[in-house]
Amino acid sequence: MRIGELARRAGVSTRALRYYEQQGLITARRSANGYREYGETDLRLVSEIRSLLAVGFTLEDARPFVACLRAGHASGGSCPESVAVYQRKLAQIDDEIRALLTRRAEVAAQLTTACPGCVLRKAGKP
Amino acid sequence: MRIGELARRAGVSTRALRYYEQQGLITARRSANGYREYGETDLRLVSEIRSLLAVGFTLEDARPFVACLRAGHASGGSCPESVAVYQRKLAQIDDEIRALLTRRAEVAAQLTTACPGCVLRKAGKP
DNA sequence: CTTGACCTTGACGTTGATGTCAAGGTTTAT
DNA sequence: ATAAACCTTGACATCAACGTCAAGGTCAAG
Repeated sequence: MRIGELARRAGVSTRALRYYEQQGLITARRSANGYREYGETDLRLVSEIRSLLAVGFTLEDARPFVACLRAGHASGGSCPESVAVYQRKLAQIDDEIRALLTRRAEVAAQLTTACPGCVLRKAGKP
Repeated sequence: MRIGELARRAGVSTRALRYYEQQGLITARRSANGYREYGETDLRLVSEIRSLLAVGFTLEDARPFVACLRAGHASGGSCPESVAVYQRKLAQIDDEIRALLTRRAEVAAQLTTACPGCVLRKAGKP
């Protein structure tokens, strides 16, 4: 399939696909006329990339997952490098959550000072 | 005082001060030689900006706070527009926290699938 | 008079993942 | 033969808050 079809099937833009290729995440055979040719495997690679991006991973983070898939594994996350990225990402998310909770408390405190009774309910506590 | 002294006292770069001016957040009188001249009030404005930036506000968010201070109020947060920004920011932080918690769960679930027993403790639960 | 510490404006670089044009080649259908 | 719908590479634009030069003016001390 050519780039337009892959883009439609994967739900991404052709621009994004060329960018992924430029970043070395995917590759493409070329037809005689220079058009990129993709297979079903590429669709899985792109899908993996998109689902990782969707949960806050960067393209750099996605690299080991793609490599893992290309190495023949059924899941992109079943290689040691991918697991390491998972754990690094979890730690990072936890850091961000902590930072946000701290910031929320600070902002709420300032708001309380400026306008007692203005603060709403706390996140995650309905 | 000139820009260098204000920068030192406020703990910011001169570049930042010029940027704030360019964005219309602060203004400066000019000496005969063209140098910017600041007063103590400006120090308070910049301090307000910095403390807001420190908790995740944008310069755009800081605008009503600065206006509030310039209007003569003791606190930048004691004007209705500032309170509105506070509340908008709190809601936004809550959204981000919720999004992060969701993402954390998703990532943890995927990691569990790929590597049972690899997931560490949950954020905020020691 | 010259060094050095100030100050000025202007403009490009940073970061990530694309969007959007530009300017053109290819293929299919009419 | 020509429009329509593909494809190509290249390169600039976006968002925020500055960092970092560049090229030069100002001013006090030695």
